[in-house]
Amino acid sequence: MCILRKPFFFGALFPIFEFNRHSPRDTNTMQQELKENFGPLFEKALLDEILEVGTLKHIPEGVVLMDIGGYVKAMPLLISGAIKIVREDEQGDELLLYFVEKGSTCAMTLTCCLGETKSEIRALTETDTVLVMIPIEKMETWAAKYKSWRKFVFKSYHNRLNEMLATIDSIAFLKMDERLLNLLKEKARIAKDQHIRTTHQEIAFELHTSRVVVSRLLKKLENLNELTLHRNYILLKKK
Amino acid sequence: MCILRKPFFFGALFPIFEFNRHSPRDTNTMQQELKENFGPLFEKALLDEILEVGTLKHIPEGVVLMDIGGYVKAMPLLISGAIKIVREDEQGDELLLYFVEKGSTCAMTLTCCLGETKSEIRALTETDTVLVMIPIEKMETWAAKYKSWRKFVFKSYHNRLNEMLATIDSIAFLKMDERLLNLLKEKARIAKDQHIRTTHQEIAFELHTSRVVVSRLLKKLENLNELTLHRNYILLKKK
DNA sequence: ACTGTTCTGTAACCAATGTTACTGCCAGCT
DNA sequence: AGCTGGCAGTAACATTGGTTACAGAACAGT
Repeated sequence: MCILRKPFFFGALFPIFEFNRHSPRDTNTMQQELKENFGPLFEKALLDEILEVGTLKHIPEGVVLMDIGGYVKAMPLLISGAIKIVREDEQGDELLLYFVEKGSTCAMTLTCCLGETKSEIRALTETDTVLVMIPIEKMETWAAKYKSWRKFVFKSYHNRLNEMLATIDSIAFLKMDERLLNLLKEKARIAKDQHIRTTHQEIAFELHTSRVVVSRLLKKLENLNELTLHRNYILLKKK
Repeated sequence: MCILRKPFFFGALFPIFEFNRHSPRDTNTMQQELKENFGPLFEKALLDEILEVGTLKHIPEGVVLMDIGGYVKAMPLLISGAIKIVREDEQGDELLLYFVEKGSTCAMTLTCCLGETKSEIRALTETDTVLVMIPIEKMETWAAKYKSWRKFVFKSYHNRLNEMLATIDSIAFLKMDERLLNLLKEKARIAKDQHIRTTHQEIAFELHTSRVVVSRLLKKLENLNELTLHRNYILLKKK
């Protein structure tokens, strides 16, 4: 597969891993957002600490937050939007692993934080995203100090493992047309929009197949009245 | 696929999840084994606690320790042997996920312990196995109390995630003949024996393919001088 | 309107894998 | 020896998915 990927916006363009002092306006927003998404999960003291050390970031769609081989210096808590987690092999072949959504975090990042190991995956924003970055030193401190934090971290791992399982099920047990339809449904759900703005090539990368195959199967799904095809977007029918 | 699996020995036959008081002989053995395998990892106080509440179990090959839909009441620490972790879909189609080896534990069990959720996978002994069972209540207690325990648990999750990644890589990026050869090498390594005692059907289940395909590819590998085929076992050549 | 680019549709073909069916072989048993 | 059940080998065929090649449609910029 020698088709070149369209260029990513790399994290370097958006200094998301730097910890600048945030403005009072941001602090207020963050307080509210955090309460909404993580309030029921964390105890008051922990929320305060997060406010203390966390940095609020707004990141547009398509930005690479973490790349394969990179080291991780901060941990994201998702307020809104979604992050796409992608695996790549030596030949540059790609495969979508799963999406991380709000109220959650990336367990891969967790392990990287603890092990100080290199990332095995690429993380990039699927939609516009708001998140709070936490310096990784806090990971272990909070794990000792707060039961709710431990619960959260364990739960994140649990979710990630389950999503990996779902991915394996999908690759191992489903045919390409089923995988394709599932992906489209997932994308529509995440973006809260039945119009899926993407190209066939883009989908082919995510499913690790070829553009021709995707076009072929999409046409079949259109004939089965599951969707309608357009240039640069697909309209998924509600069922 | 309507071929019936050969019957498993179910856990019920071996009451591994019950905590009977162990004999002094077992306690001594356990002390030694634990020190050898987990000594460098855990602090003294934790090792003592493990000795206090853990139960040593010897389990023969082919026993189901945990099945899909079952609840988990104890957590295993592997002293020797190997556990095979298997996924199954609604149609009863199987797929080998990975092996758990000594000095390790099953992260799936971990999540089940914490979440009190049902198991999503089946765990069964690949070889004769010795392990120490820990009541799950200790999980959270120790996570708060011992840094080394937290490290161990996080590391287990990390390993499991990486093994799931490796599995995904294998299914997504490799062809069946490569997957087959990798599986055989893995089996030889785990059993420390180049003689792999299994049937083609058994392998077919693990790779989620058909017996005919396995036979075909094994024949190809034999012609490529990677192995020799025999009834009920395969001799893998050292390379 | 003209041009180059990107995206999509489609045909023809190929390779890998899955399926069905049948055969012979080996081991254990009587 | 003869029978039986499980295992392995193989042919023939079907299906799925991957590859190559090409054409037309949509779009952006000039």
